[in-house]
Amino acid sequence: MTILPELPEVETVVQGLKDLIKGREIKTVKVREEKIIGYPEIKDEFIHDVSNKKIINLDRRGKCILINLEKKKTMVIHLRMTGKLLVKESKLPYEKHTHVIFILDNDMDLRFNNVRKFGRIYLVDTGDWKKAGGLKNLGPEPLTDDFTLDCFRAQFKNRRARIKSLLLDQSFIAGLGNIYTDEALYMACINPGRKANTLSQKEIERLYKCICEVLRSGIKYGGTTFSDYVNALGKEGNFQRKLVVYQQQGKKCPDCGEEIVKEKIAGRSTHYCPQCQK
DNA sequence: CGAGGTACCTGACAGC
DNA sequence: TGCTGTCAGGTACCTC
Repeated sequence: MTILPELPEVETVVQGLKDLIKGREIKTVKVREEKIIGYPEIKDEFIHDVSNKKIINLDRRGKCILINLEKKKTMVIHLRMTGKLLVKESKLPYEKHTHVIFILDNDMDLRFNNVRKFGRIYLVDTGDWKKAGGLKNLGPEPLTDDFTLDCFRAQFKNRRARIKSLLLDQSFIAGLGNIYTDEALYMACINPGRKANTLSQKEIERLYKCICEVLRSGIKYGGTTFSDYVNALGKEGNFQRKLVVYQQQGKKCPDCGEEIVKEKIAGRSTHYCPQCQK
């Protein structure tokens, strides 16, 4: 079972974890793969600073998971590709790709699993996001009151890149990845190869609404899960059943019947309907 | 600013 | 069967 953690997936993870670990204390930490720790650079410092601290709350910013600890410390976790946070009984054996283990005060672990080792964990003073890769230079947060149409419009100033490329840029807007970018552009009937400065005010407004809608829908369905196994165990999202273009190449567009195509745009695999998306 | 490239990393899958 | 090559993804970093 694989998840590609974009905003709705990370939101689902955070909400699920809240019930399981909020209020618990981290007794100690085992780091089996040092490169996962992005800050502090010295592993022992990380372990020391995280140990014996209570988990005050959990939050999300873009694709980052924020775990607020006592003494104004925050752990920032970016799952990147294939990253998972699992709560398991401490007595259970580690999985092959368990890289960091937070041992809690109730005989349970919070385990960071990551097949590709791309994920990172940072421990910083709360608010000091410069040291947390993935949090610095983060753009506006969709689904918040601050993310107004005017705010989104302002982001287009002096931007001439392809819209696909901009939506993936976390400093342009936080939280979108390849799945929700393709789905939002389809919903808004905008060709992913369009230059941002050719979008009309109406199209920007449509895109704004569609981004919000597709993200809300993603959260509602518990994110997108791709099963590698017929009988995958564990909690799965359901948004994959709602995908219209992402990895649907060769299928017919539900709107016009034209074939959904897949091609590289801005260096990324991109799925769209050539008929509907102008 | 934008585009294109590389690197990171592993597993799945296609083709021979 | 077993090898080799390609692809997937997010981000950082590089050059032009």
